[in-house]
Amino acid sequence: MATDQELETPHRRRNARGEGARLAEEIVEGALALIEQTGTEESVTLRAVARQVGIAAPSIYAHFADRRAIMLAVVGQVFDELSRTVAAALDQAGADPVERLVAGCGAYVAFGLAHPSRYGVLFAPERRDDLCEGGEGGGVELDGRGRPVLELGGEAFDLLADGVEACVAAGRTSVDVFGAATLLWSAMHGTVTLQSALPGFPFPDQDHLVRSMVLRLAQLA
Amino acid sequence: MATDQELETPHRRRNARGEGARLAEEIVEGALALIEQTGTEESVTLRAVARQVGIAAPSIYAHFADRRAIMLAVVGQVFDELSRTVAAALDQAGADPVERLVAGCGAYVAFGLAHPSRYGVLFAPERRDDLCEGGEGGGVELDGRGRPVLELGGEAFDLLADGVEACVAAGRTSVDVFGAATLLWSAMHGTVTLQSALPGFPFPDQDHLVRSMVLRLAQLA
DNA sequence: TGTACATCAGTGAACGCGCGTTCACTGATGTAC
DNA sequence: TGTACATCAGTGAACGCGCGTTCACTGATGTAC
Repeated sequence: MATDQELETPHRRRNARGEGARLAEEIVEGALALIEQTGTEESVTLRAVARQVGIAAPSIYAHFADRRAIMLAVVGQVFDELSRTVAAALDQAGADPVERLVAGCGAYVAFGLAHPSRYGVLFAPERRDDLCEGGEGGGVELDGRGRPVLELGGEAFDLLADGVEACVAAGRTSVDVFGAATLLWSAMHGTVTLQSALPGFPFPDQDHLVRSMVLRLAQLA
Repeated sequence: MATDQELETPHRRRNARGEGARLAEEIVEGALALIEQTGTEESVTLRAVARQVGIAAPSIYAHFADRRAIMLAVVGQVFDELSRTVAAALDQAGADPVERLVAGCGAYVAFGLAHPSRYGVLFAPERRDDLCEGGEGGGVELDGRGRPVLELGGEAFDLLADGVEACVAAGRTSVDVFGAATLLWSAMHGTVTLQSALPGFPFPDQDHLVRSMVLRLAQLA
């Protein structure tokens, strides 16, 4: 009689020789699937991921040291998806810097609202020391343009700050670039997380809301 | 030989006859202490709370049906602390409606930044269906003044909307009250949670940041 | 005033479960001779 | 071309742990007679 039963495994084909690294991707995909299903990263246990992927739990150790390492890979992938989504919206947008900023911010918020579980994982309390290295002591370093160097999510913040900078360069506002970018990021982040937390609350139309937010905070009247 | 060892219990005095309900408060305090210590509500297990309080785990059942019931009590208490803090700041503030709004918003953000773990618990994904009852189907009901009825946190939102309304009544802005209150709430929420998630990030001075946010979003130039 | 009894405020042992992690292993596939 | 062998990609059983929950219980304290 087995005490540890792992019955539900759906018998997957093993990877061909030399293709073992494929399993690392499958593990990250499995973790993301669990997060989507349950809405929280607590559900990402080694055993649950193994069940999801269709492997035995110890097989994970060949690719990830522990649960934390899986989550770091997941977070890296979701930040990539986010910044690619914003970049794609900028590709679609025209030349007007204000409209480009509105479009980029709209894409950010839309991504967060469309994928609240994925977005939530980016800024969960577990990520406290993973996003920027400063922590308790001195803050984070700055790059050449005076922007903080983020461990994760830096591309997205750069897109945002570039968007504000373009508005300043075009003479459409005279705000401090870093300050306005920070205000905007906070407001977008709050929009996504508050709306996700209050699914029944009658929030105003999202496009209108984001536009107001951007125009007012970046003083683009 | 005991297999289940619960050695670390610090031998608390039992409550006097008729004072049994005191334990309910101690359980909520214990849960809050665990949240402060660990930064996350995952640590609030029945056994951990029991250890913290100095009782046997089954003693909790006399007061709470399960872990969820404890967390609901915790969240209710933290929302009370939050709205009392904001109300106290308004008591201190003068008569000018714009300065009152800035002061109230400042107190909200300051509370969140001073107690990130307590604040975090209010809007955690686990609260999804506890804050307002709408959920999937139709939204939440509205009260007499056209404001949504929140299950929890309603006092705080009312203070905010009242603050915006006072500015409108004084002719200092002509924004839509509900829309501006929602924008402000999102921005304050994002400020708290983003700063908590990025402890090393060089955020601008908090008072200046909140003032800019309020003046710009409520169009109080 | 004494005593039997009900009630209150909890306790202690035990259960079955899912978890992370370890260990020795298996079976397919490419490679050297 | 055949075969021994190394390597790769995993497996299966077992461990000890903390968890939620149940059950029968204990010991102090107030109350009825």
